[in-house]
Formats: sequence, structure tokens, C-alpha cells
Amino acid sequence: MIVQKFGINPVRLLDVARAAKVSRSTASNVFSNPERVGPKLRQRVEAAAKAMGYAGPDPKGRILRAGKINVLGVLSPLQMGVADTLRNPVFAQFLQGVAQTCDEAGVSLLIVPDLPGKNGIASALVDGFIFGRIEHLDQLDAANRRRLPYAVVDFDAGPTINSVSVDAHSGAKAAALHLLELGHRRFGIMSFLRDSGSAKLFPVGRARDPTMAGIQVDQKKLEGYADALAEYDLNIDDVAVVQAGAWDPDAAGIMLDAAPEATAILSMSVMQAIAIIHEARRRGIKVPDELAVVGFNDIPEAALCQPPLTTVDSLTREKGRAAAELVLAGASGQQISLSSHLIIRGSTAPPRS
Amino acid sequence: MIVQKFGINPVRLLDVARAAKVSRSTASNVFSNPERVGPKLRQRVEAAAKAMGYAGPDPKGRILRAGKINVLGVLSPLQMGVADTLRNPVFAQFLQGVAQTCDEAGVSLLIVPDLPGKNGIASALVDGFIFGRIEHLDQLDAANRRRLPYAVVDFDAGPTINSVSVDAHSGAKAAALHLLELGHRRFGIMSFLRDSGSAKLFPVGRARDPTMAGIQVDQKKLEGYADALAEYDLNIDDVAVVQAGAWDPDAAGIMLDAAPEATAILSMSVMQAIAIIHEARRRGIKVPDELAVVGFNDIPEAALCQPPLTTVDSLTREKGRAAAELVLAGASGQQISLSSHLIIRGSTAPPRS
DNA sequence: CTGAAAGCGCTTACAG
DNA sequence: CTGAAAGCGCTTACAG
Repeated sequence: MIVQKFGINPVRLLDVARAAKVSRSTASNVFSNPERVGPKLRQRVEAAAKAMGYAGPDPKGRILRAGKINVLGVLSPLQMGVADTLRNPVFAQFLQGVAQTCDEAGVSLLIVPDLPGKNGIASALVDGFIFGRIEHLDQLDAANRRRLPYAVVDFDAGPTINSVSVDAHSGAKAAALHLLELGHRRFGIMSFLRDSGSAKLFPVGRARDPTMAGIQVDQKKLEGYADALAEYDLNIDDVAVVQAGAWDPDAAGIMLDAAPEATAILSMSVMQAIAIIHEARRRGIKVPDELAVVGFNDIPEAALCQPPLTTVDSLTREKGRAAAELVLAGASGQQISLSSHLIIRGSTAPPRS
Repeated sequence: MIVQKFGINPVRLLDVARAAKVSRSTASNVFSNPERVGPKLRQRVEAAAKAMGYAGPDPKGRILRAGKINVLGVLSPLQMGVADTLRNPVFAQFLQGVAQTCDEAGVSLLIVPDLPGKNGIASALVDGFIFGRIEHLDQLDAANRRRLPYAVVDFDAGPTINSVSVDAHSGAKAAALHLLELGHRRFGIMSFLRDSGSAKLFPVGRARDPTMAGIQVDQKKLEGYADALAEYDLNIDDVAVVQAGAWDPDAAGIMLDAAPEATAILSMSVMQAIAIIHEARRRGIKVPDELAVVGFNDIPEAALCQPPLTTVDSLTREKGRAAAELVLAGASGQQISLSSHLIIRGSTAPPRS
């Protein structure tokens, strides 16, 4: 029968060594460098260990010597816990990419929450980290102090910082051009609210807040939309923008209300694009015939949607892979740039009228 | 400008202490117990630290003293890497549950791959672990030796081991009864192949291999199906069984070929149930009118499917939550049992004929 | 409020 | 092949 106990009975290497009447060094070698120990002593130590219920060196002690921990850390986006991080399908995909590299390197993956009080970066037992999302340079301070390799994603932190970015500008531009080429001229834009606030409407005509596109990568998407519109002599200032969180249940409704005349919606978030398709169906608006929808980022749900979502593939998984490779290789100051491309599926068609 | 360097310049607490002309203890207290240090000394130490680029105690050193690591480990199923683990939607949901508890406890989540050579359990820096999937009692040996709390899921490891299980028997029975009540009498069963082998067909009439249901929890599902069938004087030995991995692209086709007369398919895997719906559509078989399909486990894709999948909700997220709570509470020998229930959606209807 | 000392559990040159 | 010694970086009673 197996008896599960712990906390009690802290057998240490030293105890085993004493019981087996060998030195600590020899006992250590039995577990870590068995070939250096003669068979007789080895068996004696192993027997003693078994008798005492000692299962090998405690990693806590070993780590201090070894230095290497064999763990890659991923830092959750600002204020996000582990659960939020895993729940976000785009981030989950990013993690899958990171995980692929972990598997190749034989390393475990630690998801570190960004908790209000604690400084996860300062205390995480990792060999390096990846910032899942970063919004300001000073978020890197703690990482710089750890003197561990790290990489950021979709953020330009200058030439000294490892980074992996997707060309969001050209991806967003391609999405908008696709709609323009189909003949659409009246749009609504859904931007990403990265904190947990409620949806914000930026109506046409009023002073536009520069934060309406959220973080750096989203601003590039907005510029991509604007540039595409400009090619067709359209001004993005004439397009209503709704900024909302990925899971905001009201966002799709607000968007459709804000741009009732729109024949096409550009969404920076794939989740919101899917939500718009659902909300349109609920309202009896046919997608794509009466309303075309384009998202940004490709996740499995996008292809399963009815109709399947036309969206920008921003190589999320590859970003994760590449970021992890940089960190595990101990790179410093490498910049990797990936190019996104549009996947045309069923949610876009020429406007009816 | 931020300069990212590491490996070099290993400033230790001792160096800072020397530079500030204080003892190690005092320097340590500045970072870990600031209230115990007078303001003058504190500032002197902080200044020295800043000047030398010391950011606070290295967690590697601290851990040895503190004992607690603030990390909960999840062990990947047999032979699975981190990427496989994250990619499996059921397991991803389980991890979300674990993560919820981690967030409540302010703990990070470590995903430990089950790599051929290494013993992840022996070397993981965690305060306890959860076995994502277990098939034999001896997989617990290494965990028992670590003397750290742990829990298993959907596996009865006896009264001394923490476990969280769902009543798979009654869930599966409910699924089968639902079909029987609708009038179905001819079935096909899709069981789960837990290793990476190719699909296996267990045709009717031949000697049935007891392993055709895979691991313990799957055997309970099979019994649940059998008991339901028996209530309608049907024998499970007259039902063709196909056993396949969650992602096997051929499995759905093999199942449909193996039971061409079936009006309903019972699948132990939600992914395979969805695959059967897709394969049926490809073949021009209408679901649910010409073929009813029931899965086991509920994931977001199941509801998004066309038609939405009728499936057993086995409370995967709750299992993760509960398992994590047991471990973090340092429980020992607790058994938690959850009851599954059927979610009836669009993939089931009475048989046509 | 401050510091000298012991120790967390292990490993690794090095000497024999 | 084996062992005495030093040390990984830090913290924590304890004495002053």
C-alpha cells in the first residue's frame, strides 16, 4: 500500500550518506554521477536511500549549484491571472508556439500571473522569460534587473531588446483593402480595449482620442486601415470606432448601433469579429450579404464560425516559437519580424446595394 | 537607454553589503524586511544596489531558505510534451480550472512535459503537482518520493491518494439512454486511444479486447454504454467499436465504414464526435436526421459545431479547480467526486426510419 | 537597530 | 574510486 505523506520526515542527502557510512560527495555522486562510484558503495547508498525513503536530491538544493532551472517563463499580460491568460484563445495559441520550443529544448513552461501586489518577474524561478504583452518600456525594468534573457512580442523596445513582431500595419491594410476592393465604402471599426473597462464609442465628427486604438500594435492596425481607406479617398475620421475588451458582451451591439449604415466591419480582435457575426444573426442581418466582417488573428473558432470568418493570420504560434527560441538561445538584441496575411473565408462579400 | 545583458556581472547581496559597508544580514533585511533597518542604512544600501545594478535577492538563493516556491505543477499525460498538452481542448479547459485556483492562491502554474528520458517529477520546482492523466499506479512512485502533495484526476488510486473524479459511468449511461429513448437501436461506439497509435477497429462477433476502452475512466464509460443498452435488451458486444486518438484524421471515416447501419454514434471523445459530424457532412449524411452523434466532454467547439453537439458535460474545469485546491491545501487522501450531466444540443434526434 | 554565525540541501573541483 | 572542504546566494534566530 502506498502511503502519501509529506512535510514530515525530511531525509537529506547527508542522512543517507551517514546511514551508508560514506561521505556526502559519494552519496551525491550516486545520484548525479553514478559512473564515478564503485558498485559496492553505490549499492550501499542506494539501499540506505530506499530504506530511508530518500528519492534523490532535492531540486531546491541542486538548483543553487547548477544555475540552470530548465524552465521558461511566460509573463501574463498586465493585470491578468493565469486563468485569463489561458482562456484567451489568441494567447492560448501563442502559448502553444512557446510550448513547441519548450518541448524541443526539454524545458518546462511556467505561466506567471501579473498580480497587483507581487512582482512575479523578481521571484520567478526561470531561465528566461517572454512577455506575453507589453505596453510600456518600464515594464521591462524588473526583467532587466534579473539579468536573464527575455523577449517581448509585438512591441518595439529598441535595438537592445529581443523582440518578435508581426507586421500588423500591412495585415490590417490588407484586410481593409480586401473590403474596399469588394466595393465597400461604409465601415465600422472595432478596436481593442486592453484593460477591463467597458466599451467606449468614438463617434464620427468629435475629437478623436489617440488612445482609441489601445496599445502600440493596435495603433499600427489603425494606421493600416487608415492607409487603405486613403487609397480610396476615404478618411478614417469618418468611421465610427468602438473600443472594447475581447469578451465584452455588449460590444458587438454597440458597434452595430454606432454604424448602422456600415456595410463592413473591421475588427482588431478575432473574438469581437465572431461576436459581431453572432449579433448580426440575432438582429436578422445577413453576413456576409448585408454585412461583411473581417477579424485580426486566426483561431480555430474563426474557421468554425457560420459563416467562417475572413481574418488576418498574424502567425501567433510562430511568434511564440520564435520568442521562446530567442530566450532559450540566450540571444540579446535580436529583432524578428513576421509578415501577416489575409485568410479570405465566408464572412466577406461585395455589398448588396 | 536600456542595455540588456546577463550572465555577466553577477552582483550578489554580499557585494552590495560590502559596497554599502553593512553586514549581509542588514543588506538582506533592506530587501526582505525593510522595516527592520534604519532609514540611513537603508538608503545607503539601496543606493549601492542601484549603482551596482542589483535588483534584489536572487530567488534561487531565497528558495532554499524559504521552502515554499509558490508554483503548482501540472504533469503532462504520458509521453506528452507541453505543446500537446495545451493543444488538447479538454486538457486546456482542465488547465483553466487549475489556473483559477492558482490565481486565488497567487501561485504560478508550471506545465511539466513527460519526456522520455527525464523524470520531470523528480526535478520540478513546485510546491505540489497535479497529474493531468494517469494510467497506472506506479506512475505515482516518483511523486510519492518527492513527499509533496499531489492529486490525480479520474483515477481511483485508493483511499490514501488525493483524487478528483467525475462519474463517467452515469454520464456515459445518460448519453446512451438519451439515444435509446429517442428510438435508436443501432449504434457505433468510438473509444479513446490514449497513446499515439493508429485507429483500431473492434468489429462485432470477434473476441473483444478488454483494452478497447483504453484507460480506467474510459472503461467506465463503456460500462455506462453497456448498462444503458442492456436496459433495452441490447448487447454491447453487438456494437462495433473504433478506438482512435483524439486527432486521428481517419477515425471518423473508419467508424462510419465499420457501422454503416448505425443510426447513432456514441463517442468517448468530444473531438472525435465533432470529426464524425464533419465526416458525415462530407459524405452527405445528414446529422442529426440520418445520424445522431453524442460526445463526451464539453468544449467551446462543441457548441459552435453545425449542428451543435449533444455531449456529456464532465465538469472538466471544476475538476481542475478542485484538484488544485486539494494540492494547495496540502490535503492527503481526499477523494472528490463530481457528477456529469448530458447537454442536449442539435446533433441528436429520433432516427428517421 | 545592527552584525557574526550558522545553515537551507546540494555539488564540484581537488587532493589523496 | 573516495572524501574533506568550500561554496552556490540567501535568510534567520540570536547576541549585542
